[in-house]
Amino acid sequence: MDDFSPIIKYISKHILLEEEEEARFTSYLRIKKVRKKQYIVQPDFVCNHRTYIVSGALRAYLVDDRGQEHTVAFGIEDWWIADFNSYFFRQPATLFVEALEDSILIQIEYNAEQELLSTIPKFEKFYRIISQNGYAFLQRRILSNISLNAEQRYEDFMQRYPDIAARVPQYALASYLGFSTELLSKIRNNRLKKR
Amino acid sequence: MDDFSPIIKYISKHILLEEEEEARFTSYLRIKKVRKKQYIVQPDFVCNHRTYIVSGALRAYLVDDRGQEHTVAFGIEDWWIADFNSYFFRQPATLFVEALEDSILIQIEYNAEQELLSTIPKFEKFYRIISQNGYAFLQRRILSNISLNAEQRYEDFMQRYPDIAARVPQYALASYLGFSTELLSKIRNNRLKKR
DNA sequence: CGTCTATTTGAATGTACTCAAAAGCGGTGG
DNA sequence: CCACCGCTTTTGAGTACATTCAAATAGACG
Repeated sequence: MDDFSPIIKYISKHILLEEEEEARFTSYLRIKKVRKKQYIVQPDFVCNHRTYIVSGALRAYLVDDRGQEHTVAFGIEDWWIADFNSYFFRQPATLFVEALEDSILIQIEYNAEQELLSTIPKFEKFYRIISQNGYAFLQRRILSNISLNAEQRYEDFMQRYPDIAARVPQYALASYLGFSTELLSKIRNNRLKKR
Repeated sequence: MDDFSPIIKYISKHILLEEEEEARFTSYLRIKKVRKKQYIVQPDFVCNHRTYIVSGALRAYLVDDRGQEHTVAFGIEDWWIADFNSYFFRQPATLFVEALEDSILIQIEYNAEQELLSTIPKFEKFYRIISQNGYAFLQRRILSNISLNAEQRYEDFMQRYPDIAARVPQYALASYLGFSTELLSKIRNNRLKKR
């Protein structure tokens, strides 16, 4: 059973769809279920889908030349995930996007999205809004990156996204915040104050 | 003389405007000239304009509780600048936006932009595209922030934006890259290799 | 030319990383 | 259901990277 209601509900927060538009929209979508540790995006392949998360959790990360992982984004219920540099510009991906839990996803393909945009211009507005929100979100993250030290970034994240922090492995969170997993462990155990 | 041709040219890279639309669009705009060191956005006031840079250079920065400056963004010819968290969400600004050179700007007010979007829906597409591009840009910046050390971030920036690096004060660049101005000075003079 | 601001330089300090080893935990198969 | 294996987290010691502070030098602007 294809249940598109979560994404419809999400979209109606931003634009109002006629029934017919809704039907056309969902015709472009496909449901995808993935299991923990599965990848939906891999380096060198163009990222051809924008992915909405119905349930579960994923992360997007880069592996650098030293083999270090750097988490670019997390995604949980009601978030979108992709290698957007690859998706928007039709370039080979540089990121992995991996399921951290068994997840239910709804995907739209790049070409379908283009068609959607030209047939139902309302979606221009929808994507404008979520892109702007995403932009503002990333700007806040950059600010935290450049203005706070490791412990403050951790505190800040815990405060804003306790739900995410509780669900993702510690090494993934550390690599998102931009420091080593050992340091995160030390921060968590306060082995800092007592010299 | 109000010369809107730069912004029109910029916009036509993304959407095609009828003459009438163009006229209506420019009726929403206003030209603003600022001198070096002038501010166009200040903390605690809502940032009411989206600013296109015809010529000159600006930067957006935060001053933290210790009095340290952290540059969030630079803007030069053909870029946009604002405190977007303030602009989009109608909250008091947290950033300063300051002219680094005498500059010519074209501004649109928030309400005018909303009206523009409803009267000429094409602009939804325009803002969608530039927001997506901005999103992808910030994602690359975050990656560089979390995966590179100070020297590498500097090299990376020099490579991508030599024009900006050449025009902005060193302390501003350092605070953009997320380290101290002293360190940037040392990196520039390679007082690193030779112990 | 003089003043104010920005950059450079060096020494001391602190923050975070690396490496290695131990402990904890979860999933899987016997 | 328990035992084992592999992966994640913890801990500590040593090191590297970056900051802070202070002082000197260089540059910009009126």
